[in-house]
Amino acid sequence: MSYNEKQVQIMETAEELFAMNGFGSTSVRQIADKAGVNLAMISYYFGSKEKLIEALVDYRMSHVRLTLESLLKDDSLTPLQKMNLLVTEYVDRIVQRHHFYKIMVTEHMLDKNSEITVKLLKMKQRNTEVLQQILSEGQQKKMFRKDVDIVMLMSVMVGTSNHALVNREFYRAYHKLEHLSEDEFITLLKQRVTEEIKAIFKAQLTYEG
Amino acid sequence: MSYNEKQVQIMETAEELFAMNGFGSTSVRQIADKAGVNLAMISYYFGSKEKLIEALVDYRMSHVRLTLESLLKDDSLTPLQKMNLLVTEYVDRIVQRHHFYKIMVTEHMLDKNSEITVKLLKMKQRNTEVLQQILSEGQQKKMFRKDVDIVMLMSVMVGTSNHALVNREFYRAYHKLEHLSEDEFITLLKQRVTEEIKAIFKAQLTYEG
DNA sequence: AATTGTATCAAACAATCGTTTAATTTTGCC
DNA sequence: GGCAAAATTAAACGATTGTTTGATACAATT
Repeated sequence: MSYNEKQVQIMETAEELFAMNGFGSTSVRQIADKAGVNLAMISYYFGSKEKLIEALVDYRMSHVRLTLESLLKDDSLTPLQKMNLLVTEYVDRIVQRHHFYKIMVTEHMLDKNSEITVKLLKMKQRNTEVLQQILSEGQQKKMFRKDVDIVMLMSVMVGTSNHALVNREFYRAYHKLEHLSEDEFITLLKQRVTEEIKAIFKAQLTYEG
Repeated sequence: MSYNEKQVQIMETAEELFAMNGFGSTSVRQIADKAGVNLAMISYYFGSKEKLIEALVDYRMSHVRLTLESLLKDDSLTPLQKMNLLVTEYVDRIVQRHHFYKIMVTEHMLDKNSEITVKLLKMKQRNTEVLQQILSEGQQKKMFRKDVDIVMLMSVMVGTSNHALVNREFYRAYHKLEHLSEDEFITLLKQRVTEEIKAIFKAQLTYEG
């Protein structure tokens, strides 16, 4: 699918509103108003509110795939370096696209069998495969342990970074970081979360205990 | 506040529906139908849909406080044992009250300044104080490191366990645990998540590297 | 038995919901 | 410039939303 300028505008406005108010509490009129388009254009382009969020998911997911695949093939990197890169990329991505990932987390929690759940599952499977491949390579080279729960490690990475981002104002207040600009603070938080997860990964993956 | 039988029934029904469909996508008629009460009873008892979810939050939070406070005063436990107990209690709680914690996670992500956000912040502050106190005790006894980011560790605990729970069906399929009953599986998952977080806490808190 | 406050109900309220219609304007093409 | 397709609009659609009303039933108190 490719989207014209107005379609993108609608999707990105919807993304912001869904993230801020929730899908069910956002009306198509709000979206139309904020996006500066006529109400009927949303049905005209997307068919329905449900189809709109599905289109948004497709739109945001389409750019993600390629980055990870190329990472795998780089022979100059050790398995641990690859893992570290993966963590950095992931944290970067959810910070940059925090509205979208908020929506994904919310939708993931609702146990209805929607189109979105299916798309999300597929993405999760792809990501797990990448991680599994790096893990296997590391184990083959005797650099990683044999008894690693890769899905649990994914929960650590995804869960920790999501929560750290949602909890950011609390973090900022606790550590008295109000003097930093929003950008400076986010950069700092991103770095600390990344380092935290890397440290956990290293401790769990390699022999050193 | 104390609630009669019918009020509790309404709140617990609402809890389930909010967790499954989201607050905005749940109508008061759905709640009334599923709870087997007349539609008007919800306004009669709670005033509004918004007040209903606030009452639910109060209802669920009122039982939580005491457990943690008594843990602090127990002198027969080392700081690390206290941390481990805290992790066990937390994971137990969110598994037992997973509907409620789903709602809390969702509400936490919406950045509107609601009553619920305020209540949540207060609970978070109490929890942080307890953790901080255990941490300080451990540092004083030279058993814990000086450079520990306690809010980050909370993000690890809260984020990881939330995500592991939401992601449980994926975990089950990946590890081929379909032969277990639901209860057996949840027990296993709970144990693994608890051990994972304990291991991370130990590695980050104590000297051993 | 009369009275009082609470509980329950079907029905109605106005507002908003997602979506469609039908008419009009704009656009791209010959 | 004429024409067909696409884009845009205001208005309306019926359904559903959260909440209120007013009547009735129940309970406890005097």
